[in-house]
Amino acid sequence: MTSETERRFRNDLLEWGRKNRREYSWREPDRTLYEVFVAEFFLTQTPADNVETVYSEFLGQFPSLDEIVEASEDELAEAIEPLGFQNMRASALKQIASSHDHLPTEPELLMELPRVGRYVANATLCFARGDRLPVLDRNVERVYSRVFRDTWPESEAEQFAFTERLVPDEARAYNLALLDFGALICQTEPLCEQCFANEYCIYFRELEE
DNA sequence: AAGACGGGGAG
DNA sequence: CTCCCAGTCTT
Repeated sequence: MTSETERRFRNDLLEWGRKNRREYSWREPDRTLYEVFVAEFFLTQTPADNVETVYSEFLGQFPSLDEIVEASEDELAEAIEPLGFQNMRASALKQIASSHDHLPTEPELLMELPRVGRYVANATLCFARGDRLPVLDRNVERVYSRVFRDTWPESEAEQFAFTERLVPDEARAYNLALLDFGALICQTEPLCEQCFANEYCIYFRELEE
């Protein structure tokens, strides 16, 4: 069951995203599953601009899992050094490439890989293939907990169910817009005056009381 | 469900 | 230096 407000938010967000989506290398059309995975794997706990500085060069040096198998952990760590967490990430990439010829396309199988949780798995499959999966990080949680303050659940499992229900068929556009909206408008200090949802956002309504 | 982890960044 | 943070891992 989808409420009128949920439907409205979904449409407003998609429209906002068409005009305000941010451009990043990994969002270019025809990126492979591997290329998108690399980006999402690097983007956790790392600012996007930071990832941009190493992304293209990394893909040039390691265009597929095959090249990662051949590389040493030190070589990998050196290539991603500016990102931080380089040893942890190099080790995980090495383990992934050593055990897989290709990345799986089921979220549960992706999540079996080291350092790949629900966020990276769903984001990778949604952004690379358009799979209709919920993408839920702290930014998204902040957005939903404000706009739908009265119905947004406490538990993680219920939050995923809530989010899954809202994701439309245009999952890629929707989830990208959701992340950008959380980063640009619904920030920790939100810019409610310029927010499209300020007519029905519960957080904003309570602010005004 | 709660805390640990590893390490970056702000103050 | 201390505190906070975000996603994953561990219990």
